[in-house]
Amino acid sequence: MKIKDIAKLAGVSIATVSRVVNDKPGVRDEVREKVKEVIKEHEYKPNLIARGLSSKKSNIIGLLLPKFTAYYTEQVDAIINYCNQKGYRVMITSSVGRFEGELKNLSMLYKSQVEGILYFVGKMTEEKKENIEKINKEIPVVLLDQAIEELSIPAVLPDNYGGAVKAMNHLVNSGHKKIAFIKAPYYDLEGEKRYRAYQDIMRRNNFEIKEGYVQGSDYSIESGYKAMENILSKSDQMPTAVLASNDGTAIGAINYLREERIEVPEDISVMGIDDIEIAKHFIPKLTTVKQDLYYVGDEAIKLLFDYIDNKDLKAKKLIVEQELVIRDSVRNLNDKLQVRSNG
Amino acid sequence: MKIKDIAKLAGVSIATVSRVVNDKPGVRDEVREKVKEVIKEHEYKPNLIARGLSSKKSNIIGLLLPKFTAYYTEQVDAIINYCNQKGYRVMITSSVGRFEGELKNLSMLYKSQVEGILYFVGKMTEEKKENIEKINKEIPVVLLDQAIEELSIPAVLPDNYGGAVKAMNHLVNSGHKKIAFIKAPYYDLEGEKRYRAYQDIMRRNNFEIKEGYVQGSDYSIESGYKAMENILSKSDQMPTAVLASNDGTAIGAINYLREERIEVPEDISVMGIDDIEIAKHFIPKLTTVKQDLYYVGDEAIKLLFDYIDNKDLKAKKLIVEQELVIRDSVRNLNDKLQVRSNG
DNA sequence: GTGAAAGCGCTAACAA
DNA sequence: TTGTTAGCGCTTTCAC
Repeated sequence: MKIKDIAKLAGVSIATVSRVVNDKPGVRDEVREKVKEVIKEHEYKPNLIARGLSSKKSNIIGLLLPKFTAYYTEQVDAIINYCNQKGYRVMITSSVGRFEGELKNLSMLYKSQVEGILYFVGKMTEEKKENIEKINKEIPVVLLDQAIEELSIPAVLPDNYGGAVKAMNHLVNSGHKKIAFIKAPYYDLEGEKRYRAYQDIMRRNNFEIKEGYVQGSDYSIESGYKAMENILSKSDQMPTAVLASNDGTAIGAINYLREERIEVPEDISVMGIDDIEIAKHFIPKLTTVKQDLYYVGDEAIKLLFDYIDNKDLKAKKLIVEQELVIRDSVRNLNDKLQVRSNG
Repeated sequence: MKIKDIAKLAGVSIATVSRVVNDKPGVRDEVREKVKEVIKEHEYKPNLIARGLSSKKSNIIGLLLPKFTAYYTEQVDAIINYCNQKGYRVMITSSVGRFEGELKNLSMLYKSQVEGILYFVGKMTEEKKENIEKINKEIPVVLLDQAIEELSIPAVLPDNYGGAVKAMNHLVNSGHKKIAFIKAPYYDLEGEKRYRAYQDIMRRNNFEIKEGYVQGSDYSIESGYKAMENILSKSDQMPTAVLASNDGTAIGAINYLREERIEVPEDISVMGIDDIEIAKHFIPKLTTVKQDLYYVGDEAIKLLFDYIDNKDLKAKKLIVEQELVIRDSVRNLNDKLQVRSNG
């Protein structure tokens, strides 16, 4: 069934059918009803490819992921929901972490005539920056995960610096002075912000960052385990608390401590960042800082549509606040002091 | 830049450019090189929408999800990787669990001229069956999560019956007789298979399914917690082991036991199904049965392409085996007996 | 209010 | 080996 068939069956021209299908004015109610009837009876469904070619509007949004992992589900969910509801379709690509793959996928989206691209940056490189700048001249792009400071490209990302500050302050307020830190991978610019927050709060409180207190990770649970091992083996003084760059490494750290019969939070407090689903079910329940990833995705897609509708819009960088979630993995050292003086 | 421009610049016809772009024969090497040069210089990228309309081949695969959750990441990852590598694009939709949403998305994929649909069924209903049968007459469909027994539609799904049998046998071999079960939601036909496996193995061993031993869940961690509470409160005799329908409810059950100061696996053994990422990092490390979800996704997309290439193919239902993963959450009661008799 | 007709950018059959 | 041309199924002027 194509528009021509419907036109013939309804005894009108294809232009009229098109008007009815697209709810456009200029058709007598009587005729409109008749056409609708025929459409319904024959279950006519317009060919969106033809429509796209003719109208020069694809109604498709492109999604570029570095690698498809659980971390993206909420954001992607938000994006798909919003688009589907708006009558837009979403084309999704993932690059398995390879730069050439990413280039190819970007090109694929371009050739698909997507109206806008949501770009989950992952690891930022100079080459990537250039590509993003270039594609943004043709198609509106909104960045996620990482922004490009020097470029005027819209982005929405969590307030990683602010979140880490909140985490650190919670630790400090709980009486911790010897605080270790599990770092994000070097290429994660946003992870660097968390590290800066750690350094800033330590410095501001005149707490010493002792040798061995800062250990790297790749965000995996395993690397958190390893980092905790390093913190303990390479530090002269055992920390009373450790802030991990994400919940996964926090869980890894707790696992290591448990194996070493070091109790959390009695002996060492551990704090994560993200508030992934398991955080509130882990034992001990993980104190962390929450990123509302669904909200991030939602804001990103809205921003993209703003940008599509109004290309001259000044590029906006949206920072989404993080929220402290206090649970059981951080000990309040102040209480302990009180208990002692009372007991 | 469109094909016409390239043709003009290269001094050839658009047909020749098309041949070069599509790597088709019938062009002199010399001319081919010349055209390629011009294409490269001007970064010509063919409009895939136009190509789709003209060739009546969209090169798009549609993905239909009931709701986008972490459970799907590995399968979706496999699908996207395979498609992207094959030069296919994937259009993804999610229905937020609403039936009307699903219908709308199905229609959207149809209108988008996708060449095939990967359908994650989720909750199966009679209405849905009809829709699937109908769309399958127009576009090749491969089902995931659930198959339709009476219909000849290809599907790939994990061997949930066999997996649960493996789990039960492990429990039985470990000396457990009083085994409780946390059920899947009623509408999950695959979950019912796990339940049947539980019943069959209990019966085969002449173990009694005591009152209160079977409790429902909705697969969430919280519902596993609640189910465990019910098992303990509603059973006359405490079980020595419980098999949960997925790892999430197993974790919920363990959390409840922990709060009640019942040790796992010393007092009660808990076993999950799925082997989600956290399973091996949870404390105790979860004994479970592994579903290789990446493999499932990969097989599904391959099957879909087979089906697209050869529509008369007899619909194949592919059952993917599950594998026992023994870790720390199940106690071997036989060992205990030995210790006792020896001690 | 309605229809005829020109394209959208490509592919593919056919002719040369 | 190459070019001409007729569509693909729609939207969108522009007449009427």
